[in-house]
Amino acid sequence: MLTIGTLARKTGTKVQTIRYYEQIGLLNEPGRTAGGQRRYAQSDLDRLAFVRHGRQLGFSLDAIRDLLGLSDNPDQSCSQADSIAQQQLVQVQQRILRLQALETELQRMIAECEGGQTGDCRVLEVLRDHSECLTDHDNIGE
Amino acid sequence: MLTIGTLARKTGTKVQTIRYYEQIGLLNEPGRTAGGQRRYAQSDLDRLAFVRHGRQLGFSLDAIRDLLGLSDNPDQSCSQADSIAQQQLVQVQQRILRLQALETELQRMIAECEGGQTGDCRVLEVLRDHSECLTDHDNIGE
DNA sequence: TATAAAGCTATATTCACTAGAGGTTTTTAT
DNA sequence: ATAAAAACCTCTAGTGAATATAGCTTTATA
Repeated sequence: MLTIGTLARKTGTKVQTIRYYEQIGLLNEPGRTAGGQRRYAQSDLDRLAFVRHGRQLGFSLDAIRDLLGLSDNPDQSCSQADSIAQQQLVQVQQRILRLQALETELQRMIAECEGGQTGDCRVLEVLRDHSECLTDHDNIGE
Repeated sequence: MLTIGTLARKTGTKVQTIRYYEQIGLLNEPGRTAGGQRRYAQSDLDRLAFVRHGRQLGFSLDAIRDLLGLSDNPDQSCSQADSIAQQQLVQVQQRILRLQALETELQRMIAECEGGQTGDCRVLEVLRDHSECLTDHDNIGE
């Protein structure tokens, strides 16, 4: 029987986070001691490890909830789990593209900044210059 | 004099978001009509555009608050703005690296999944397999 | 047996918005 | 001038995924 602290240590999770997962129904309510403290079995550790691994892969708690359900039903098709992972992959790839575009603009901004007065600061200038960005939203009739 | 809706349209911001920015002190309180509606000047539009552009570049509202302050003090050195942008760049680059590692693992996971029963599903197996991940946090004495 | 460490509940906070209820003002059309 | 529609107002609550705090109780160790 494992205490919540041991579970936390073994999975790299904060104690409060484990209680939070229980609260939102992601983990089963464990048994309690006479004094009311939680005591976990190995299966609880496995389940928490599954959740944490999913989080490390960027899955939302909702997606993890689905994956847990699939994992509990070994007779169902694998294709649902696959499709959840596919969606996650697409999202990750989109995020990478956006961040790379952002990286480029930040680099350009910083490269052009020569450490002078803020009056000439390229960083601030880029932020101030809305000549392009405003017209993205409204270029009709004004 | 611009209404809040016009400001929203011109900057691609939701009306509520503009009111939220005012509430947290990022935008100045604008003038009001006799009936109590907000009316903005061009300078308010410029400031909001600055904020939105900063958000597009991934700056936190706190960072933007600092940048706005620097922008208002043209006598200060540019180096502070530069350093905020540098920090942002580092963060973005770190996020890209993490996401790329994640992308690789997801791709491997999906590639090995052949759409069979969930009992053999590689996606679920990877999530279940904590042989590596547990030892990341606790490999001493248990 | 005393004390320290770990646990407990309950509530609030974070970030950056977003949504909704229920009402008022302004604009537009007739 | 008036009716209707569009836009505005405040206030409150919710999102995701935790994290933090206060004040208390239980368990483990010396």
